[in-house]
Amino acid sequence: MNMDWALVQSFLAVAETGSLSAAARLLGASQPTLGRQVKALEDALGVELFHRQPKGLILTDVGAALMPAAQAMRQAAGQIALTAAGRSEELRGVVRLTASVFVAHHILPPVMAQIMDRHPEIELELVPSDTSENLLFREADIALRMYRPTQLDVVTKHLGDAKLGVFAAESYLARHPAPQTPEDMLKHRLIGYDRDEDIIHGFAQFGLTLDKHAFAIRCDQNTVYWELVRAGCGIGFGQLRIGLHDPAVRQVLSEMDLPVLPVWLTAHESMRQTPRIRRVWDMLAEGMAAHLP
Amino acid sequence: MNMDWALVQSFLAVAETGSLSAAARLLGASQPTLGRQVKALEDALGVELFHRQPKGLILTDVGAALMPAAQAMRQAAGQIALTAAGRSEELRGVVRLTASVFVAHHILPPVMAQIMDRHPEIELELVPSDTSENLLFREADIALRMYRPTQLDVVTKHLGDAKLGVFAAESYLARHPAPQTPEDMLKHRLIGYDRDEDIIHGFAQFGLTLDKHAFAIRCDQNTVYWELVRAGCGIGFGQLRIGLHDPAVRQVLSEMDLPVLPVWLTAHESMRQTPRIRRVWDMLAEGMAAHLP
DNA sequence: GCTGTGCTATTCATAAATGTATGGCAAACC
DNA sequence: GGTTTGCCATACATTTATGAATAGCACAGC
Repeated sequence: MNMDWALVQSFLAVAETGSLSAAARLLGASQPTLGRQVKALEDALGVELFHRQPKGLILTDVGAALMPAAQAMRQAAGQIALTAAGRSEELRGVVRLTASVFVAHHILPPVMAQIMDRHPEIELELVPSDTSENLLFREADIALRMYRPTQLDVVTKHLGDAKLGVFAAESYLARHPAPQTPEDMLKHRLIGYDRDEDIIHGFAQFGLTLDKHAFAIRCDQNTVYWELVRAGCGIGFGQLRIGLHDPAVRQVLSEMDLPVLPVWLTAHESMRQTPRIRRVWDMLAEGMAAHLP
Repeated sequence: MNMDWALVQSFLAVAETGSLSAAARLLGASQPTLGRQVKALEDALGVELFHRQPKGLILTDVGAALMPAAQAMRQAAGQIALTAAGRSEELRGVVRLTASVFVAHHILPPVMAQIMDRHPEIELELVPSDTSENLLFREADIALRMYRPTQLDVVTKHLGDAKLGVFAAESYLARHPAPQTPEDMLKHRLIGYDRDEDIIHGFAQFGLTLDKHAFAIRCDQNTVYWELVRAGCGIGFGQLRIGLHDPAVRQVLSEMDLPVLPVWLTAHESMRQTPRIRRVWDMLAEGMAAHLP
């Protein structure tokens, strides 16, 4: 009884996405192929795994009962990939790096260029993402994050803390006198976050209570948030280093004591000693040092 | 990173058999295919999994490091097959039965015929084997054994005990007076086992000490053992019911109190409620009842 | 030493798997 | 109601994987 394990891989993708088309996109195959593979597995096992509907496929009870074992196979497959990659002695190969969209946009490109210049044999993949990537499945090899990592089985390095600052565009300040105290800010158009409450908590530390409606404009996506500041929508917060290097904005309330953002590097422990990962890790640490005071 | 899981299946077969040819036979594929699949996995992972030699393939350190995870995948795949099969409502399908070579030869054929007559939609596979088959990987669905099962996660049924008897061929007894006491046997040609010590232990219970050199001829394979008895090589032991129905032999020392062989049916608990397994199980119990007093 | 056996590696023909294109259905949107 | 979008199912052409055959090597047995 030698069921083809690759069919389980397809089954799992369809079960989790709920459609042949989405699973095909995920696996880099085509929709008819996924349909055929699922059917082949159903034939091999002699059971119906999905109810087929116009909007996709729904797991049957039997299909659902197979999920834990299918997920266990994926876990083990991930372990194989990780173990092999961790034992590779080659400098040549892919390194996949994840960081927030903001960091990937504003900070990493020159660091990437440095790595590429020095190591053309390393293929870099940069994954801007504001959600965590799972290092076990090699969704990323190295994560650069502004919070302390929580995933198990990882090695971490605290690179330092990024300072924040209050900024407004020169175009905005040409029409509004710069605020001189934290309270002054309340008379200005504030740029804030929608669901994220970090700024609200920051004001609370200065004895100022406000809710998100105090913000004249709100955006949780950090790169767009910074463009709103640069465009003169109002007063906003950003990384000190970036703001000081941006000719479109000026820091205000520079003596205001703001929280800092910790900067951490993370890699799966199996991978940490892989030569190319180690090289990229070291150069990231070096490149970020220039960015952190 | 979507490594093809089927390649791991091939890797595992090659690692455990030590050769492409043997793995190909095991998986029902061809040797060049296995060679290519192993190479494809090596290319995908970027590591060398085997040292290739004229006599086969030897795992590298990296290859060996992947074994636990590969075995975990097989365990999970087995669970999938088992869970699906256990949920199948079809009476139609394969049922795989294992029993010792002796039982498969002398006892089961008429029972098989009965099952086939009554259930032509069930495909029977009979696996004569003196070693245990693993029910988890569906090497067998039902085991009929003359010892109490030890595998976990199985359901068992004790069908009864098979009595033993002492027998000699009519052709042998035509030339040698039948023994009247257990001690008389020592003056006869005894047919015994080579490595198996059951008969030696049986004699010890009658206060008679002997070793395997007391046997004029020794054979551990039970069907051949019985043919030696039938051919007149000497005095031997066998199942009472079979001996009494065999015109070529006669029971001697019928009042001798011999051990019995317990007869057990075993199936994996996941499979036990599958309709066709349940049917075959019931008919086996019924068919064996006619054989056990 | 020769033959037979068992192994891996390679080539070529064949079979199987896959992708592209299309049709039909259902739901959402204008 | 008509159009668009997204889905699965199917047919046909293309690509990929596989098996049969062969060569070369190492080892064991006669």
